[in-house]
Amino acid sequence: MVTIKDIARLAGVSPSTVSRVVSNHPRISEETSRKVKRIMDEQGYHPNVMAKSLVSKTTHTLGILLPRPAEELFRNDFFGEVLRGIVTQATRMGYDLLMTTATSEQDELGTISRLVRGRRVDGIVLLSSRRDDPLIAYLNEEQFPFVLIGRSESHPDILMVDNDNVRAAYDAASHLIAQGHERIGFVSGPNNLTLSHDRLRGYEQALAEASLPKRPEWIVEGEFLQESGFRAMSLVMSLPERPTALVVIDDNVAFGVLRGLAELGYGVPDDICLVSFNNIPLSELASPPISSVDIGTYQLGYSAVQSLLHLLQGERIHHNPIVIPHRLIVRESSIQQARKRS
Amino acid sequence: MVTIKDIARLAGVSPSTVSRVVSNHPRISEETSRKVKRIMDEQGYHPNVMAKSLVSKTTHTLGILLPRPAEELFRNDFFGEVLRGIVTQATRMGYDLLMTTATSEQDELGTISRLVRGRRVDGIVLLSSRRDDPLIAYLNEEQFPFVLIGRSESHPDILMVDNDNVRAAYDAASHLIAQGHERIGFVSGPNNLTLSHDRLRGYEQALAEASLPKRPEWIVEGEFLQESGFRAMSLVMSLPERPTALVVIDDNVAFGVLRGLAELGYGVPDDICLVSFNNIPLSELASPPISSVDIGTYQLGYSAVQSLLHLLQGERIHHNPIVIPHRLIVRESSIQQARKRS
DNA sequence: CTGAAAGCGCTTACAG
DNA sequence: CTGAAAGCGCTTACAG
Repeated sequence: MVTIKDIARLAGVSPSTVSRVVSNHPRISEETSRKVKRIMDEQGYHPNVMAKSLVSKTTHTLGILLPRPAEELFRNDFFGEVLRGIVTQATRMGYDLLMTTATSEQDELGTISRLVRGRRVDGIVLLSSRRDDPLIAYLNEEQFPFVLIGRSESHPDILMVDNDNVRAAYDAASHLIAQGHERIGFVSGPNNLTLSHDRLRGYEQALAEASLPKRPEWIVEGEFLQESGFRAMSLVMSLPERPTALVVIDDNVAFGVLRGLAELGYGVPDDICLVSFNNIPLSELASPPISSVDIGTYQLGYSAVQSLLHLLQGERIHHNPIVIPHRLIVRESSIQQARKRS
Repeated sequence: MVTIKDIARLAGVSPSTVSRVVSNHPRISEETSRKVKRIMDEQGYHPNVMAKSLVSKTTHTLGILLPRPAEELFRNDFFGEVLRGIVTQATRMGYDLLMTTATSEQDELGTISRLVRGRRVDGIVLLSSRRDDPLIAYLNEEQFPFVLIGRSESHPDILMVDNDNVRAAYDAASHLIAQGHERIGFVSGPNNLTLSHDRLRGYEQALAEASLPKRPEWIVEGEFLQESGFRAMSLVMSLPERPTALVVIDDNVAFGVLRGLAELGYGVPDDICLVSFNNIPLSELASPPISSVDIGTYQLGYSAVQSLLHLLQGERIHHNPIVIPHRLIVRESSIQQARKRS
């Protein structure tokens, strides 16, 4: 391993000078700089990142805690896409990404505090928020820089990047109402997620505004899994009075809903319409193609890193939360007139 | 930030002793150990990871290079699942994961060498292999510990975890042959991937063994995208002589194939049968459900980390490559007798 | 513009 | 069983 001392010796200068060349210090002569750089190239010198971190107290690394599959939060398509946004922007800004996961819920705090107290990372990206999330409380108390992709009710002052999920669900429900539906159900996600709550609220607002009945039995809580959507249908469709349209929390769940309805002999959109969220590529390929709210998943990740880096660089944060725009993509699943028999 | 010196002072011992307590050195008295540990707890002491790395020359971190979306290698479902396997096993063994991505192909070597020369990581997991992959050549030459999820033809001695893709494709094609098909096509992935080649070879072997014609125009190269499958169909199905069955390289591509066939007015499995790879959850929910070869994606990631850690710990590697078993899951898409009209 | 020195927080022979 | 000392590879006031 070639170190700064080797280069110094070979170049006939001091280690300090080599260090200054590496960091483009202004008060270094053209000539010295060129010579040192040539020798670094020849020797294949790369600065030791650990040593640099130790003295600079900065790692140029962001931490990310993987949601645990046990929690069923693992929405593959969402996750892959948001991660792509995160990694892309981090890399572009010269940051690496350190990924860990907790083996259990009790372990989560320990895992994150290893990153924080061990000074492994400069900042942390949190991927989702439960209501009263202990991780948020911890990071906030430690005053450790972090950004939440999502929204925290208990800590409104932390850095957040989120959709306007209330409005997004309001838009989804309103679209169904505009189609003439009066009995609209909601297939939700885990009840302890802020996301589920916000979308439920938007759904309820739209119903209230249109003076439509809100029926508790039409609201089913589940997980971000196809099975959840599937099971929800056997519940909802066995009711004496059934909804004619559904707002579904996630495209994957919507696939399960679709299959559940098919098995029960209901057609979409003929018998029942639906709108879901995320607009994953496959939603366009489902039969029928699913109307879905595009939430700008990649943007969520990208912007989260962007604002976290602003925070780290001590820049003023102008907008908080940062709201990533959503857009309802209407497809066949929610348009009864436009139906095609297959 | 509380350091080892603070603890030493508070406990009335030397920093060396504290260090030994932290690392469970055997020759430390019960009593001293207890006292030091109590004070560490009180003070909330966490060892500085960077400092430890600097002297131990080990990071307890594995590196992973994200495939670039530009290369269209980004098979979301595969990627999420393999990553889950990687992170789970790494975490279980006390390792973190450092993730970077290259912004361009030229940049890849630079990105990986930053990890290697900068001593950021102890080992590297490579996620896919192109034929004559320059990253493999580089890591091999540097003698840096790494594992490839996939197979390298040019470097047969490196550590590899892979499916027997030749056999997997052979099984897929044989299944179709057993159903009585004689005209079988192959919708492949990017031609520069070893994966595509291996599966093509298996497909060809099965045809040859059954003395079936191999028609070049029935073999379409594409990407791991739905669009690829979609476009492949307009090509293949416009031929004067069309295949009656298809082996498709990836479930996502198969979704595109399915849509392409539907738009052209062909039914699956009535007019054309298909089998694909990966067995992602949605393949079961497609209409019709898609027969797919389960390649044990999670296992691939999990085993890759496991053997990389063995390598790092200097253990003898017994089997190389490690072969993760595959299994063909037969569903409606490849069984004409069992068809259901929808 | 450049160098000598101290120090980042830890580990580990060496000596006792 | 424990401590003093040297050192991991780098940075950065301080002095010139």
